[in-house]
Amino acid sequence: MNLKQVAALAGVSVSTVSRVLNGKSYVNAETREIVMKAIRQTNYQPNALAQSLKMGRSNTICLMIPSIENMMFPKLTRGVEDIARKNGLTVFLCNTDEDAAVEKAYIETMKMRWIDGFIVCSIASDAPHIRSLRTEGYPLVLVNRFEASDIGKVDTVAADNYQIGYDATQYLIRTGHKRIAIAYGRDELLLYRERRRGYLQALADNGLPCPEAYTMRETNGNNGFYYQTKELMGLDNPPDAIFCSSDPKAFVVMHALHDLGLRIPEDVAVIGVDNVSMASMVEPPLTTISQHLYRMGAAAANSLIRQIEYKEKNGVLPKPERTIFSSDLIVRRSTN
Amino acid sequence: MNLKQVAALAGVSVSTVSRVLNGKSYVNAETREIVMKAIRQTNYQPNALAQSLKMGRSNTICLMIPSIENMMFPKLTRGVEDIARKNGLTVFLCNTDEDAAVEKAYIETMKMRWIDGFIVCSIASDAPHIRSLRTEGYPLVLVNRFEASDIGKVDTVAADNYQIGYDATQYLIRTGHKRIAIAYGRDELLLYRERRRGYLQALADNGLPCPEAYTMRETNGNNGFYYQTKELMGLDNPPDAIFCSSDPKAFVVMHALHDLGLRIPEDVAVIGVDNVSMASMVEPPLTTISQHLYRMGAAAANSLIRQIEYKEKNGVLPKPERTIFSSDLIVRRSTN
DNA sequence: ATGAAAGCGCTAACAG
DNA sequence: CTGTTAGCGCTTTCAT
Repeated sequence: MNLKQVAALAGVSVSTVSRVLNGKSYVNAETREIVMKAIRQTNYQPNALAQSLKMGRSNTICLMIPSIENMMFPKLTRGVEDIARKNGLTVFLCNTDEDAAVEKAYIETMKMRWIDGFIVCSIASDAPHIRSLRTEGYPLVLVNRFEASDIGKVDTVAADNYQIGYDATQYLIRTGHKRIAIAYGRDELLLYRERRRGYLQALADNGLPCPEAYTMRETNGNNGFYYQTKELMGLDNPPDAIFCSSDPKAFVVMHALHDLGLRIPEDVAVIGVDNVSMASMVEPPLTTISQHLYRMGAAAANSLIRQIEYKEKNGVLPKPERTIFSSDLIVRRSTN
Repeated sequence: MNLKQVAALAGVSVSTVSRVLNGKSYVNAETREIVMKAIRQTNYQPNALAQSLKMGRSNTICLMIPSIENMMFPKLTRGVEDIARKNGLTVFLCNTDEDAAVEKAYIETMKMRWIDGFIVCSIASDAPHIRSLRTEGYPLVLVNRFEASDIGKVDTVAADNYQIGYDATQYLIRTGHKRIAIAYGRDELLLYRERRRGYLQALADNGLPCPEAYTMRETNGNNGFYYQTKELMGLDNPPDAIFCSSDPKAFVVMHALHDLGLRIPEDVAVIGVDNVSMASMVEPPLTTISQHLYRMGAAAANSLIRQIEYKEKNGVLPKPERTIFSSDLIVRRSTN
């Protein structure tokens, strides 16, 4: 069913049907009625592809993430999608496993589809193909994963990661801990470097030591922390608390602690970051610094939509916007 | 950059460029070289929208699920997407919250985009708008959530849910349990009814009782099981094992058990279904019957692609195919 | 082997 | 207020 057929049925021209459809122009009330009836009768639905081809806008956006299996992303994805849907946009989900080749291939595919914009969580430490998107004129929002140098050049959405690290550590200190270790995420991600910087600063502000052995570094994904935790606790002077730079890391650390027969929080307290849904379900429930993942996704989508609309109106991208979310301490039983 | 410009640069017609691009037709080797050079020079990328409009095929598929936040779906989604990508398809992610209005709206949007096919996990107990998709000519695969009456009428992919319930219960019985309760999922989903049927049959086969009070029914999502578990364990004759019809339910049940001060598995054993990634991380690690979610997603995608290709070649959909996955018992420490 | 031209279905500028 | 028409960028007959 297409415009032409509807027009024929209504006995008018295609432009008239088009006009009543998108109501931009005045149409005689009677004609409008006739056309409406024909539309209803035929159950006509416009062809979005043809519209896009004509309008140069596809009403689709691309959400590019490492993997939806990473516990961070389902909530964020919902935030993006809900806002997108409410604004008449549909979202292509692109899992890249942080593989630059996959990212590039997806970007090409999306460009071919005249994608309206990109929301990207990529490692981004060395990703010119991502950053150049904006200079090529594509609306782009970087979420959580980007470099300091991106700020002001690209729209960004993120938590205050330094503060997160500081608050988590400060809380541990306030509750009486003095030997605080860290399960540190990958060094190439600014967000982890920032969380660690906050941790280090809190330690320094309280005159607490930070022996090198107290820093567990990510190897083999989060599972590596299982063995490192065991080593860590075998130290002569083991920590009495562990700041985990993400909840999934905390789950692995707690798992190792359990297997060592150590009690949480009596023997060692554990705090995470994110407040993923499982955080309240593990035993003991995990104290954590929440990230508002859903809201961050929604903010990213809104930021993208703002760019899309601005570009449509003015032909150029608006000045980059930076959105920072505050985080909350959620106290549960993994700390005392 | 479009065909015309490339053609102009190469000094040939658009049809020639088109021909070298999709290599269906013979082109003089020299001309081909000239054209290729022009393509490389201009960094030409075809417009997929125009192609789709012309070809009546969009190379996009729709994955419609209740919510990506449900722990079942991230893995399944990866399975779908990986296969799709390898076959040149991109996927629209549609979260519906099982809201029929949202489902319908998404379906309309997708049809307008000339979607190539749908993979759907919907409540489907009363969803004519989903089932009619196939009669309207759209390739369709139902995953895990469908009615017995769908089998043979639509492509389906699912686990052997009866067997899952039977195996889980049988394992509990074999390890010495006699009073086995069930955390039963929503009655309107065949998959849960089947798991329960397996549970009931195993009980019957072993002459074990099944008092009504041993059946916890889902209310308020999984959280309702928290309170029900507390009631359940307050019974005069409380169960010594609980079969949870999904891992997330098991997490809630274990949480309640912990809060009651009960030991797992000494006081009560717990078994789940799914083997989601968190199953091995909780304390104690959860014994469960695995579902091969990733493979199920991949199978669904393959099944859909098969339909798309068959339809392209023959103009009609192929006979529906049914894929059933077997499941494995994964023994961990929540049972003894 | 290559080019011209007819659309795929739609929007919008232009005429009337 | 309504109709005609020219594309959006591509594929594919049909000529040559």
